[in-house]
Amino acid sequence: MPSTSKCYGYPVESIPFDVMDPACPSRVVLQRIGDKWTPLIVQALKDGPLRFSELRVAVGGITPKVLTQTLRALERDGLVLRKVFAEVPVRVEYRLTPLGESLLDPLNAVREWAESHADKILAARDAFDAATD
Amino acid sequence: MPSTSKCYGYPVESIPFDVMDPACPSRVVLQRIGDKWTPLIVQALKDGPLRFSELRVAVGGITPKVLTQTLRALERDGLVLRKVFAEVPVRVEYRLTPLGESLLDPLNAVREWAESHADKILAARDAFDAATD
DNA sequence: CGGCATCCGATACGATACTG
DNA sequence: CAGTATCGTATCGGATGCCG
Repeated sequence: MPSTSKCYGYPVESIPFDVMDPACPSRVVLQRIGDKWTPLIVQALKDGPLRFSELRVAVGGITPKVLTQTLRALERDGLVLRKVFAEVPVRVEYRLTPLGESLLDPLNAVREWAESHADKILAARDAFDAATD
Repeated sequence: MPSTSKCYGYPVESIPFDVMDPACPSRVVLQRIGDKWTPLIVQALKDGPLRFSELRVAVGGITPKVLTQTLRALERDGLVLRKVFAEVPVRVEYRLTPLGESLLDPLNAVREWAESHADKILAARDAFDAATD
């Protein structure tokens, strides 16, 4: 616990993590949930467990390799639970853990912002590009 | 406006953008605000304009090159306004646009989640790694 | 002070093919 | 069905040095 980091300098009552601190673990957390596929996968699981192939369809455009990679990472971080059913053929279900469900609201806020402001961003981009040719 | 994309198939009243659609522009928006530095820069500007060197300090660990890159991208997308003062030495201020300010709340939700759940994620990670050695 | 130019390494992501 | 293996690319980000 280096005293150089704000993340470890606060009493337990206050928030001990600070994303503005380069050494703070909350930064890596922020980048995990901010990667290309994590938000989409988590939100695809919001209504209950899905199978691997169902996830592939729900999250448009993802390849099996990347889906596996991201699911493994989410499992490792305790956001997703992987359950294998010994049937023939084998069935595998992915569901959100309570921790993963707690991420749903923040993610929804960002997703809704993205969907409702995408047009303005696109317009700003066009205007900027037109002004800098 | 290709009819193959859900993003353009809805009437104006409903949300025309869907992040689950691979062809939807809201995806690129989601990835911009989810990159490594954008959330930190936007939140660093929440209390008012900052100069380039002030931003460098506020956002710990960022290099000048990447700070410039990210600020240009934010400016292009209409989230940040860049203002140059013709003084000696020159002063440059960056401030959030109204569009950028509207991003503050969603981003705060995610940041707070990251800061308040980072310990659980770290613990889950350790447990997972210990179980898979 | 506020950048830009250049080089470079890591890695995230994708395409394709194959397997228990 | 639910992945794995292999390969290739592209983008991101870091280090360093220079400039108006």
